[in-house]
Amino acid sequence: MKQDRPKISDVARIAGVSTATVSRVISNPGMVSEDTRATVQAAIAETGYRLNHAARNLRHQRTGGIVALVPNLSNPFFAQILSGIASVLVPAGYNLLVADTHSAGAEMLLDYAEPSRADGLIVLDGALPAAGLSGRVPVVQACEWVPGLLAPRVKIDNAAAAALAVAHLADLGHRRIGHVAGPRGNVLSEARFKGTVEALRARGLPCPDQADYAADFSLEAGRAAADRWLAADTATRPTALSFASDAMACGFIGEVQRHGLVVPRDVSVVGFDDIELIAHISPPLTTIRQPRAALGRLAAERLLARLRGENDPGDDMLLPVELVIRASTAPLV
Amino acid sequence: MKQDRPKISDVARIAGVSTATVSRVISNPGMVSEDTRATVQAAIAETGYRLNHAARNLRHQRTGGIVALVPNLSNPFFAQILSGIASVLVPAGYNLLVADTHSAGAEMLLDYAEPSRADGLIVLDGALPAAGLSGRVPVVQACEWVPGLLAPRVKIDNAAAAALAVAHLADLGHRRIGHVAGPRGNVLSEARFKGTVEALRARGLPCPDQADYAADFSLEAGRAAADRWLAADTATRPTALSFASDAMACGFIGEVQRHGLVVPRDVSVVGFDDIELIAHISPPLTTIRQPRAALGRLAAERLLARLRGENDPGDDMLLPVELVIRASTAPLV
DNA sequence: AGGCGCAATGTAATCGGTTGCATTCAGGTT
DNA sequence: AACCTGAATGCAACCGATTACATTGCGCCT
Repeated sequence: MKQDRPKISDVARIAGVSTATVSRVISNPGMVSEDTRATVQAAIAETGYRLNHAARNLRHQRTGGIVALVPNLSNPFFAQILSGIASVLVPAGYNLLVADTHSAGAEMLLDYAEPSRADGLIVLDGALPAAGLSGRVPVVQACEWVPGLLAPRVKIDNAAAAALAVAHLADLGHRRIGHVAGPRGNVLSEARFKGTVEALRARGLPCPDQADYAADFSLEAGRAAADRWLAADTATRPTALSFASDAMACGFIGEVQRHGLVVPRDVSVVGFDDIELIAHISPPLTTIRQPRAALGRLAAERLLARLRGENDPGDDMLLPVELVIRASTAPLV
Repeated sequence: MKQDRPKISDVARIAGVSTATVSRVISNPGMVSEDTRATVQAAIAETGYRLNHAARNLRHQRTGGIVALVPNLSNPFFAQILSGIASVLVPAGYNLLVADTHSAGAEMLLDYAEPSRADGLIVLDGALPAAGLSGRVPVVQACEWVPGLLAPRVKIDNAAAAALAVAHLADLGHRRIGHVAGPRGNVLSEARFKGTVEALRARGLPCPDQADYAADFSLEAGRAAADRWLAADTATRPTALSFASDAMACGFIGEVQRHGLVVPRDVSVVGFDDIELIAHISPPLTTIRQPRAALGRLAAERLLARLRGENDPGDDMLLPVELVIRASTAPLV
């Protein structure tokens, strides 16, 4: 039965050498004489030999792969972070695999943290259990973070970023400023809400009650927030809103426009993330830009440093954000 | 040095049994007596033993993982397909890993098609080399397809879908109907363009020259198409356009609105895909909806069937699309 | 001529589970 | 009492590559 996959010993037999030599041709060609190398390579071509990764991994005690755990692949926000990660990992000889934490069970997620599965882990989901993640493969956290997990964090200063949005709206003259937060318990939601509240307090402005506009980052949540806002008393409802995600801001704007209102004339809106799309809708969205590619790149570089055994300071890295002013915000009339 | 990871023989020694018994407790508990099982489980807990996947995979000659190759993770379109795939694969005991074909080299991609890396492959990128993909692990193609690759395809009838868009616009009275295609050479672009042209011909309407509006699926390409359209002669330019992706339609609408024109009053627009966001922008986009989750689910099910060794008819599966009429199209005035 | 060193290659142990086959033993049958 | 059966467990080969160490042989030095 010739249909079995050829193994290294088949190649060795055909080339008339030992398996050790074949192995060296593959992973350390300089150690083999030119003649032998040619013979072996011919034998490899003849048999169509391909290396068995399971066997190599078992022997090497490494996999050459890094797994990224993302909470939700449908959020385009993550895609650019992942591409930043890949831009560092791939040239370094690692391959990047992505797993969606929503679609996998907790048991399976812990399995990704096994050295026999991946050499390292980049965690982009703050809702994972810290217990399962520690003491296994090297881990780096990016954007989100797991409370209690002792691993380097590469992120932005969410509270300060949220304050930036408030400052912008306040500077435009708005005094009733609302905030549509992400899901309760999410580390980003909490930090951004906290930053919003503190910024409002610092300016002596009234603080929104988080419960009024708690949501979940999604388009639909933004639309629902719009309904609540539309139903509220015109004299007391916010004249400006900051959102914890661009998606929610989009959903909100779409809905209020459908009700005949005009943004920013009737309400100013600030988003968060600066996903590509929102520059192209009307009105183009004012938002807080996160340096996504840089977040990914730095997270990957820190992971590589840990894999190389360099001792990492372990501090959080805070990357700067930027307020991008477009056309969804305007002075209070 | 206690810091080594415990192996199965450590557990066996502590439990006072052989490694075979420990192995059976882990993967076939029914075969072991209750007493022994308890003892072994206690030893596992005591040592914190975790099984080495590389070793198991080597012995089993399988990995328990499926890799999905996607051309571009930043396209939210793929996320829901992947979630459909995961919804089938995960309950079946497989884990799903995603690799972005843009960020990996061709060499690396072929490695994913190795049985020692993954048990199966779901290809969502039609631009991969057919040669490297055949004769390795079982493959299923979804949405896009690789010309010449003999593997089951789960997709929509792209030409018919494009014709649906043309029919809608023609029924509204439009006679100069343009099409903004995806990238040249992409299988989807070609099929959708072909369908558009045929539908126009069948109705005796003038055909657009593909070159006029060739693009690449991106927002920015849609914006650029808008500039070309705006610069064209008002008397002869299309009064309606169908796009090969929603993203391009969004980019187009954003740009023409920025120039003071109104959609659909000044130009009707039909998108393609029905990504979630476009229902929330203004105007909500008329589009062709692809059954994304179903595409993913069916692709996964066919792959599972192949893995179980069931002989697959090998035919293409065509899933139905749907024209979703929203507010970006209107009768010709 | 004898000895040394280096380059090229082979030998065999090893990575850590899995599993076919052998063994043991308790309980039941004739 | 001899024998059979089946459940529970152990023994050891095996999956396929890697690599420390041993071996070979050639050229060069003294």
